[in-house]
Amino acid sequence: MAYVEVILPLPLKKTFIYSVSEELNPAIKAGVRVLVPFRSRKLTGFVLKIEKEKPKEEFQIKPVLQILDENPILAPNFVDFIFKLSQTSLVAPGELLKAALPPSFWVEEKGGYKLVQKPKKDEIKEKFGQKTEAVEKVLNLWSGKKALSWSYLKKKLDFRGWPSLIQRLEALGWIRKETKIYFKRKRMEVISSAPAQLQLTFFSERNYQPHFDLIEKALEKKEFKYFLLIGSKSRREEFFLSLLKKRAQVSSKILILWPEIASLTCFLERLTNLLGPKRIACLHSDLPLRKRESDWVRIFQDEVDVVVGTRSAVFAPLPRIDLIYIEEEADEAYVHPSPAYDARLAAKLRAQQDKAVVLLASSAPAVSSFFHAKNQGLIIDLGHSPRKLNILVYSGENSKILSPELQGMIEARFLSREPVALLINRRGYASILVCLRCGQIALCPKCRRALTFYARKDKLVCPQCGFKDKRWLRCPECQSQVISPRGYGLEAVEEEINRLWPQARIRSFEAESFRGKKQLATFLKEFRSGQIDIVLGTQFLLSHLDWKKVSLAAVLHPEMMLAQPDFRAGEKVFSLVWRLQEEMEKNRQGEVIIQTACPENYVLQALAKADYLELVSTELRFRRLLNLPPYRSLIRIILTGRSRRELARQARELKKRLDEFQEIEEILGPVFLPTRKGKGEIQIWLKGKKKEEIIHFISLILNKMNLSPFLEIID
DNA sequence: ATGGTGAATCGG
DNA sequence: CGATTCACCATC
Repeated sequence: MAYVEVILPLPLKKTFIYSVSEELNPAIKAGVRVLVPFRSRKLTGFVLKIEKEKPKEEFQIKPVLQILDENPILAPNFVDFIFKLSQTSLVAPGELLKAALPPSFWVEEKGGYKLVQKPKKDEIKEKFGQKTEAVEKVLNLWSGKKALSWSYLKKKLDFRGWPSLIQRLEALGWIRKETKIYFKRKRMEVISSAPAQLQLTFFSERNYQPHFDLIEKALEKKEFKYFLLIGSKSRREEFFLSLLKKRAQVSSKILILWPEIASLTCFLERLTNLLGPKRIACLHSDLPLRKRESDWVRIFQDEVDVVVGTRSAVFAPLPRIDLIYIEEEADEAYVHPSPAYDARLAAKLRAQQDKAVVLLASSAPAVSSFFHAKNQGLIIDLGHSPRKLNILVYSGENSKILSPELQGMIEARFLSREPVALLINRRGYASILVCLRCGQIALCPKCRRALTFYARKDKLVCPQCGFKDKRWLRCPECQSQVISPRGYGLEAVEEEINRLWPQARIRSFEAESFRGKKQLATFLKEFRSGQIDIVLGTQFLLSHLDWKKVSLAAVLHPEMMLAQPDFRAGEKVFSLVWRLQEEMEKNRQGEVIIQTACPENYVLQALAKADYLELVSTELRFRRLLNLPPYRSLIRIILTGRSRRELARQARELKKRLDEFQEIEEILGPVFLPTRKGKGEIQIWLKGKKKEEIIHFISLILNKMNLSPFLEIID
């Protein structure tokens, strides 16, 4: 008898041992999927190891029910990677594995019963006699064609001996047990290959050779190394595509991560034009399941050299990796919330294991990335910085949002039918509703944050927890009816523009206002064909709008973003405006304006001078003074649970234990977090130099305390 | 995760 | 006082 160690898609650190029957024995291999009994369920697991000996520990060993793959689906180095990542992210390996593979790979046997044919009353009477009524009632549970699960039946049929009744009904052939069909590896779908365009007409004469040499040297040496690639989006793309073309000739295995799907699709198009579709695969969650599966299989079977995808593509089953490219490395979209892993850290880990080269690419990299790369001499600068921009100083006289100058500029564009875009990073109508008599502010009862007023929905919404309330008609405190909105948002700008230019065709644009992709596509089409004069939006606009058409882009009061309690607010605003400038450069007449009340702010100053290095040096000075990243690592721990009381107890206990570790320099919290739905969340921040050691220590404590919180690492 | 277990809490 | 809810625990 053989035994196998199996990993299951559960939030457990443990693996499980199953026995393999003589019959299945010849087909068992490490890395194949197996169907195993687990308590009352059946789960898909992966075979990690095959053991000849029966384990010494005393527990009942159940048999593998079925082997789902002929050949391994996981390579040993991939499994290593998953376990390493589990160690650094404190997410159970099974959960990571679950996130790593197409969902259809994980099929649980769901015991569902379908009604084959509803028997006539006489038939029932014939078999069941006086029990006819009761049996009929049971059969009536099947109203449609849907299968009813075992647990559903259990809930509904709360009388003794119901399982035997079900069995009898099944034996009579009136109902039938139907289980899901497991995914079987299909042969790859044939992709119609368009002729590859090999000319790169857009390539400039710029000499990138020294940079290529640097990267290629590392590639040839087969050593882990990372570079920070700084340059405008178009230069980076030009650079990377020509690097790709060189590497394609030697079949380098390349993984490309992109922050979001919209721009990924554009890039993929150009990539396909360059290399042809045959050796390229794409992985992201918006793809149809079939495509996801087939591309996964193509990658696994080594039919592909280049994989492009969003954050979850770090799990692409490439047999080996030579180069990983991470586009716009500072983008927050690389953080996967649940399971909580950071695709950038994961990519570095994977690269370390495969001795691959990582290219972190960005227009304006995160300050920490710059710092680390600079210290190690790993910066590749493609040169170029945007044109300078204009800063309009305005602090909102006459309660008008747009300054007279900006109004004039918009007016001029409007008259000549040139589109204008306005960016404002605050949604709703007003950020505060205040009673002018007693000064009372509408606050969220749960998290005590000021409620945002949405005029269109006529509602107050908490920006933090999503709490909704009716708008105030009277002040709840003094009954006054003089209630005034303060701090404008997108809706208020829209209103003002409507008032100023009633005939203008205006569209307002925030991530949540586009439910489906269709609406967004229609909007973009309208915009492209010149049917829109003024676009308003949050930063969501940046990666979606066709900026070539825009003749004036104004960022309204970025100090609102800078005031946010996030030490990275500065670099985020900088990167947003910087990238906007880059986009706008495609249009020679394009102009970028910042309207602000704080022109002296260091971020806006750096932008005014078009000086990224100035931003970095100022920011680094602040970080140094406050001991923030990159000088220290921050670790955020979030505990969740139902009872706040219990949570608080755990958090205090956790803090006490963390206090004992010297490497942890500071502990902030615990504090309760406002949450969307009733569940409590509590947060603790840690600060320290030695990230790895601290995480290791945390994991030991968490094991002891039997907790598995979310972990976020910022460095 | 999830379902079973025994303690803790609820209502007439 | 039984019924119901809930933390706790193991899962091979």
